[in-house]
Amino acid sequence: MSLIEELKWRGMLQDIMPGTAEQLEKESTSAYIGFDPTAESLHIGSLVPILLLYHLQQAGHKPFALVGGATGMVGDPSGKSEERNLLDEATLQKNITGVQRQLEKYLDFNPERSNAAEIVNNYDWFKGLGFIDFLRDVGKHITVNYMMSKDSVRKRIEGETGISYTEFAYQLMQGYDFYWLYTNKNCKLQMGGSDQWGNITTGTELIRRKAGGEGFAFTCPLITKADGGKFGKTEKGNVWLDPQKTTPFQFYQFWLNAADADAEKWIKIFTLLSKEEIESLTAEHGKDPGARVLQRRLAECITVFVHGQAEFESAKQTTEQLFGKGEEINLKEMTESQLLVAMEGVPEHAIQANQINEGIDVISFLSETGIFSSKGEARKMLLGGGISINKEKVADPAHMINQASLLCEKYIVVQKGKKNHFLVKKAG
RNA sequence: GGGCAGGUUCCAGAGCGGCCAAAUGGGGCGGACUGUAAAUCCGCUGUCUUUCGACUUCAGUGGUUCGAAUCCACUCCUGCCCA
Repeated sequence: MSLIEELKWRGMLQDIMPGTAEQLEKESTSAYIGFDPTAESLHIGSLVPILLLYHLQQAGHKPFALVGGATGMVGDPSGKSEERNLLDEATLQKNITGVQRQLEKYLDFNPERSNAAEIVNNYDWFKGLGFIDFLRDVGKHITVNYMMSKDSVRKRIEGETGISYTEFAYQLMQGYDFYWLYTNKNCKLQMGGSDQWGNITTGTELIRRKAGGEGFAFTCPLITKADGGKFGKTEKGNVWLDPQKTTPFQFYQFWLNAADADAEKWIKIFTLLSKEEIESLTAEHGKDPGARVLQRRLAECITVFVHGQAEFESAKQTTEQLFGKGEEINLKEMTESQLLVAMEGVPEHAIQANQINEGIDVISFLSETGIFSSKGEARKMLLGGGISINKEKVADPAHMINQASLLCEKYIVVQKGKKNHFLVKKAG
């Protein structure tokens, strides 16, 4: 299977510019994807472009990861229905370093390799480019008519919020990136999410008009969820790649909770498993969906890819402890080290020792530990039947927490809803 | 710069002097059912609080009124049309 055929099979190909497949067949090609430094860490949405670069490198091509130090200062209107606030420079700088550090984990940068990955920051070529030069050298080649016909722009013009000149000009910057990489790094291909198509074609257009060359491109579909929700969001917000922001356990849980319809699509996109293996897993899953073989395998592969084997093992173990059948787990009989291993990755909270010694009602306990921000909220949840202490449901607001509630004399496992666990530790 | 239409709680969108913490829908959260799924059903959804109640919200400021999201004035912001 050629790279393009494989990507097509995996459902990672949306639009492709004519000649792209041929170019990739013909020679080792340099290609890039841009990453916006909108946050300090990448989240799982960025895994798709990362995997595209990964596949590309595997196929013998040279991947460039572009960090948008300059474009991040402007803001991409694609897929956004409203004008956004500009990031301040300190935040941006922090984000750039954060994103860069993560990208380095997933691609092979070994300089021995002829197709070693490279990271570039478009701030490097924009910082020296003056406004007048930009208008004369870049703007002159593209008509406003052309820019206005882009989906991202048209939607905003037809919509209610309008678009600022700043965001309107964004596509020229991204177009210039491609042009710059084309002339300076011999980079002939740009990839991205399908929402980037408009920006990408501005780039190939610039290359054609300004350098008389030919740029290629393809995009991958945006990841969707069967129920129409936003991909990569949980009740706690984004699922990040940074283990500090989303623990490997929570990360593993996210994938394990994939809906059947999604798991089937996602396993092709997010894992490197072969076609045969995926087909057999899918068949197996079809026979007994309840066993969730797809979800398990998906969660395993992706957690190993992002966090490594060891983190995956402990996430899996925690999962078994927290979601296993009640009779099989007896929290009370666990030793401290067993308990800590079982709770790896579960958020921890603290409670003052004297409050436990004197005894405290559940409601106060839940708000004191910070699991809930107020007593009212804790009460509401408790009365709704959403609270368990040490795996036992508590519905009585007068229930007392005291010495007898402690596991190994210092821990309490609190469960909020079905899936949110907290480990409360007695301080001191 | 001129004309017009607007700015309501997470979103969309009602309300147009007291019965408004504000309809309805969506989303979110919780529960039941299940497979830690989907579909369905039930509850919650401004903040704090033991039901009571208290406090802060309807772009901003000031006013009219016993009483304003609702009326008036000015300001700011957005969209459309004209220049």
